[in-house]
Amino acid sequence: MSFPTPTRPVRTRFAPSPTGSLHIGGLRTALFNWMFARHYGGKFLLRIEDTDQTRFDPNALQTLIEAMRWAGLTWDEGPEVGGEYGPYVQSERLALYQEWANWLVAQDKAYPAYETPDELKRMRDEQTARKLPPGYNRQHRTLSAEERARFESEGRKPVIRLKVPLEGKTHCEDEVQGKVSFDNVDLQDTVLLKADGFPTYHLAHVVDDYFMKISHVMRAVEWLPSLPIHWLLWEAFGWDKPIYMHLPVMLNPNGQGKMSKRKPPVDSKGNIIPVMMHDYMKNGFLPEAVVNFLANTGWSFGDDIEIFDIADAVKRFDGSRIIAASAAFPVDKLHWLNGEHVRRLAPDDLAGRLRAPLEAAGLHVDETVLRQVAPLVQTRIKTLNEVVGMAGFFFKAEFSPAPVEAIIQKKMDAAGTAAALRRSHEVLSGVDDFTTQVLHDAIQPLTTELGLNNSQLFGLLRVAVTGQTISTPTFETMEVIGKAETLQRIELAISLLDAAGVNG
RNA sequence: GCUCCAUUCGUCCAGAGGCCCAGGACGUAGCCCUCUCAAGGCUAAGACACGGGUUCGAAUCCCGUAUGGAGCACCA
Repeated sequence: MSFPTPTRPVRTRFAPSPTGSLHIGGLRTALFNWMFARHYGGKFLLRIEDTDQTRFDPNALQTLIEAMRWAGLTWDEGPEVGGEYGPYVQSERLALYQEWANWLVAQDKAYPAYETPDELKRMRDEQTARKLPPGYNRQHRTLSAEERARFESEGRKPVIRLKVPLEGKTHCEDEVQGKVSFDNVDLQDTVLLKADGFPTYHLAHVVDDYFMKISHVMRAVEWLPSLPIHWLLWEAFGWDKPIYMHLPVMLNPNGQGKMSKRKPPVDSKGNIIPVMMHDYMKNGFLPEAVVNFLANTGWSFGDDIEIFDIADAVKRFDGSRIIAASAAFPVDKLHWLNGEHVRRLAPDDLAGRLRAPLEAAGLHVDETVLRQVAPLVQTRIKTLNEVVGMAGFFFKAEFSPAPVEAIIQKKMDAAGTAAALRRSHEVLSGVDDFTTQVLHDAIQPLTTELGLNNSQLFGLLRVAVTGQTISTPTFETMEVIGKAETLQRIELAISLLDAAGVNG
């Protein structure tokens, strides 16, 4: 399916409401808009939809900006960067919405309604009790001038509602979903301007998209049911519509319901899957992996290629091949992709990214050691944070030995293990060039002498030296920690084994 | 309940009437490699929801059914 070539300058926007950190689904919406604008050499804007005073969160904007920047989604117009169509925060544009709401009333396309929220709730309760579809009964649509005056004199503040046609159909176009039609009878006289003078989303986004010259609106499919209202609004204003593209939702990994932070999804092992971007950021995911992953659900790169650079994706992201069906969140693939991107990093780059999780775990990170360790963990971690468990011991101020049972390998006992460590100690003491290959060649011959296999000998040395049963490779590790420390740890292990032998 | 949308392996994606007894990836299983854990290599199991059309021919077009999802606020 080919996508219609844009006939005007491409301008897309991401328009979140600042109510907390960014939802991962929100980032996907932002990413699609961003890629689309970049593909066509257009502009990508960030607009803040803060028209709900009851949900105001002063920190949310900063949090949101952090997540966007982390993911590399730079905007050409919006908060902190400005632009010629600002302000880009809706609460700073109230006069505009009021002006156009009043214009609609003057044109008889909208009308004031004076019910209180309580009255409306009662109306709905009654309707549901009588098994009728809930909705506004339009009783103020035809108010006379004196009825209005009476309500006003009671001190009631009206909302402004759209005057939806009572019959006929509204046919809408969507570049992802195709043609969608709605019977006007099923539509509501939706509120455009609230009693507090703030616009609802419906009014605000149409006005803003018009004045900000938005060419393509990509948003979550949650909005599809209100598309006819928006369509009618554009027509009431007599403005040219942008092209709408409704993106599928990301469902829980089990496919049941959309991802929500209030009901956190769990993976097959019962672990909670984060929904908010800040959790991904602090859990050791790479931005390039997250962005790759997000571009890969709801859209695909093509040519059976799954691992790609976002710049290459931009070249292909022309608006076609966006999936219309909602999809379960493929978490396992995210982990795999993160591992793939970790492996693609230059070792020093990886080292730099490993510092934060290590320090967050309370470790003191030496730069030289870090650079030596990075290549050793590169194929062994999927998320950055896993470095702590795998190689945290390199940075511990004090060595904590493993329990003796862990040092003793399969089919061995304490005495035999201690003997093997003594011989190894002897041999290692004579090695001056403490490097991986030399160490390996010095120790390897001991297997025949001691009647052990590589797994047993190298294994007991590993546990003695690292204090862990799962670790970076034995000889590489010895090289990094150095001769003195290696010998000292072996001595410690021997004494622990001896003590255990005496007591046991 | 009503409205709208969707429906290819467990999951994410290929597939725009013959190239498909359906391809890739994740995951799963087995083997190889191997000092642990990984990584890597090889192999395997695994899907066109169902029923009607249209057509010489349908995963692909149309209509129903079923299932899933989204929405039905002075929230976005």
